[in-house]
Amino acid sequence: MKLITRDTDYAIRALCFISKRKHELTSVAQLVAGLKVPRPFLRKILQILNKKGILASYKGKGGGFKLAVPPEKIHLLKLIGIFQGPLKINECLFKKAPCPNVKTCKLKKKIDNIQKSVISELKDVSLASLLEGKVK
Amino acid sequence: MKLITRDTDYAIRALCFISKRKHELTSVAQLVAGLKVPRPFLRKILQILNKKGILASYKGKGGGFKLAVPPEKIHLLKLIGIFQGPLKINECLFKKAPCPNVKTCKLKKKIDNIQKSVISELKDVSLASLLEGKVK
DNA sequence: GACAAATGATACTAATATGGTATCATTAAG
DNA sequence: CTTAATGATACCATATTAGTATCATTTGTC
Repeated sequence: MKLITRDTDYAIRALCFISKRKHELTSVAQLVAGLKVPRPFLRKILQILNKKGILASYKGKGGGFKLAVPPEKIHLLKLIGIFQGPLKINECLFKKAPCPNVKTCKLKKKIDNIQKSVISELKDVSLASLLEGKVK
Repeated sequence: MKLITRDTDYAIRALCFISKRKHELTSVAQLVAGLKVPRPFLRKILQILNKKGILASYKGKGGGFKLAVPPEKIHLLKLIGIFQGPLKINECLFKKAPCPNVKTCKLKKKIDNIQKSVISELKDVSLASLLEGKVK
């Protein structure tokens, strides 16, 4: 089970890298050199982040990317949502109760609880907190 | 993200069904009729549960399955382990830190925390608790 | 013993998700 | 006008998940 897929992971790394360069533009070439991530895949990811308003892009010679919003406002949960869809732990498996005689499916309830606790743990993880080490 | 895959789900349902019939044998035909799950897939799942010592099987005419251990001793975490491998939430994505200058990867630490809390929530979910509704 | 009804074993196939490539278009600096 | 950058998009490869098919073995019943 993957809480975070590779594209989300690469996105996080790229954003960290870009963030550390502050308001300087960062090109794909620089990211590839720094992160050792496949270039075309990374390009796709950056384009998505751009479309979603997390990165701002500048075309043409000397172009590149920079953060479109401050790192405090970039939340992990949001990134997961972008690349993996909204975090759901029970992918529609339990439309019907596992044990037909139990009116409300106990298992679904349990899994919903788990999902809530996962989300609450993730909720306050921002790019800034990852960079500054503010993780309990 | 799926915390529970379909085979685990079917296994849970089948075990509930079998458990409710106490010490009577339950055949695949009865399970298929009761659960509306694809028969060959279910057979495969039952055979695995048998090999893992959770079900006892009886071949030949009039044969079928019954629990090999009491429902209190069948834990969800075990079933997940059987069908999906040991529960891991961060599939080796973070061998290297996402942000090279942070010595110990903060994100990995966070995800490890989440994994611990998921496991602790799952730890006390047994087949018996699902049947009896003992879920907080 | 023959037959029927059950599981055991195992190989195969289909569908989906994930991870990644390739290519051409567009933009802008020099 | 050339070059270096991103934008858009279609495609491909691999792994995982879900499910099927087939034959072998066991056992109760006539």
